[in-house]
Amino acid sequence: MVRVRFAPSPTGPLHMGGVRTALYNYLFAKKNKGTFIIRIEDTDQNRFVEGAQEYIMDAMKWCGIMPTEGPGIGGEYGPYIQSERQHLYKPYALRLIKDEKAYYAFDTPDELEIVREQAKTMGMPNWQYNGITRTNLKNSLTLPHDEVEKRLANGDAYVIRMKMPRNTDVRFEDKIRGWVTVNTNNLDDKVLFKSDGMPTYHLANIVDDHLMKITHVIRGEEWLPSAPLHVLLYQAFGWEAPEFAHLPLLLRPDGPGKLSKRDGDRLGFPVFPTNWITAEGELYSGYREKGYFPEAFINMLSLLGWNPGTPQEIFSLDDLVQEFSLERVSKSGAKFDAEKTKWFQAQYLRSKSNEELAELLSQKLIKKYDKIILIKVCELMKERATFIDDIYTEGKYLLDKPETYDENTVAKKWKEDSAELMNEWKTILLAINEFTAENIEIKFKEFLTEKGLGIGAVLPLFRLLLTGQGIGPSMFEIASFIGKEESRNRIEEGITKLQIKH
RNA sequence: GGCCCAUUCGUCUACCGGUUAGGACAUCAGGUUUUCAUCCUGGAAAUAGGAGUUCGAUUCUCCUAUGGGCUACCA
Repeated sequence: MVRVRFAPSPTGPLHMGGVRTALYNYLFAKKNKGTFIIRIEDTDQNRFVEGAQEYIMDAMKWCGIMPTEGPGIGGEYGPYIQSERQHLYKPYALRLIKDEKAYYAFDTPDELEIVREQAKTMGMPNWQYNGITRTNLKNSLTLPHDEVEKRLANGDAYVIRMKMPRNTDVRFEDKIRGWVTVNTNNLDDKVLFKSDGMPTYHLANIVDDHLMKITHVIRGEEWLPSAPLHVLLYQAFGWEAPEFAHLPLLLRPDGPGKLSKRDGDRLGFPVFPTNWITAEGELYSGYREKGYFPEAFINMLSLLGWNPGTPQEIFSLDDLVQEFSLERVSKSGAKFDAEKTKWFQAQYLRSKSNEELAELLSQKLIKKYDKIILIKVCELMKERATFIDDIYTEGKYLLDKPETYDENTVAKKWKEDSAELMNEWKTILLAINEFTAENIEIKFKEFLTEKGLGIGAVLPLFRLLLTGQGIGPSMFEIASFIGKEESRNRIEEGITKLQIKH
């Protein structure tokens, strides 16, 4: 039975890299008929951000990748928030001490800072608390037994550190990267239990993954360096380790480095699934609010680091569940491409029915329009739109008469005799009984022949009067859609306004 | 600096020893369109460098370079 977890810490909003990690966990779970769990890793009380947890849940809900176990959802292995499980970690740390796999350390952060500084001035930039240096520091391995007891009884501050074995190769097989080997001489005596009574990520993570019967750990590559420590911890507890899969990172589209929360608005695209407003009132924009469909966002994200091995690019969430496999996740980091995201969005917009789009458009408009009208507007505009908003902003003349007339088109097309020409056309237009696009087109062509004029000399004028624009969908469709009366009004009003300008 | 991971068109990627190195986005050209968008056709565009292994390397190994991650009582 596959059980995977997404384990964010509530230190802020979840950015797209995190969403992708959640997505891959979700896909892997569903693909294998397993369970997808969310666990909140809030062991760092200093970095807790109000509202972050709610944001994470809300964002996942929007993306359609909700877990089936987690805070507020339920499940047999709760609680799913680490701060609510606080009491259960210490016994495990103590057990490690008893088995001589860990020890008490009494050095204060300030003392260690001094040691680090000294090491640095001596040309060692990378001082570690490890098998060698620990012999000169204050811990239960160096201090006399009774002093350790005294300090503990005294309530002195202490941490519990991993007693990293010397010169041992730790090997594990990553599902994505293959075998990874690290020698323990490069690893330090990581703190497992902090002086504030909280476990560190490493301890809490291993204990919870074990207790929650996690079978596969799918997480970002930034965890790869600490995976050997985790493997060692499983060994120390005598537990079977889960499978590991370390996902490639999402990189900045421009320069070097991994995607960070400030990149988005600086480069003109969101890095967050939904809007996030900081306590200071600063806004980080999200895909949802920018008008992206969650399907488009998820589709784009799914292909950033994974591919199906076929040319198919459009995937529903269900398709992804069918096709997904960790074996096809790539090893190298992916630069995110905002243009392609827009392309996905446009594809999904077009794939929706006019009725569906009209409903969405209707929700966005303050002024209410008849649904039948909005459906037609969507039909005329959706091929040229990327977002729902575009349908309105680029086609609002379909709903209301133009307020202004495009300067360029006026300058280029509106001539001395244009008013007269359009008046003649108006007379013909108003004489049409059945005001269909086909009939208007027939009459228009006849008019051109009669006047001996090309289509390019006349139709732009007609478009200008009816829409105020120089570009847009079929003029005959537009005229038919707004109707004879409205066409008459717009032509008359337009001529008046443009003549004044001229 | 140390450790780990990675490296195919501008970007995302396919290829799991033998291909004219394929696709998508973007880009350019042509066609369609009153126009713009869509759509159609076509073009340009890549195996980081060097050694090996092999009859044969994009593919396997090593070195170098580059990029990235980690290096906290943060996750």
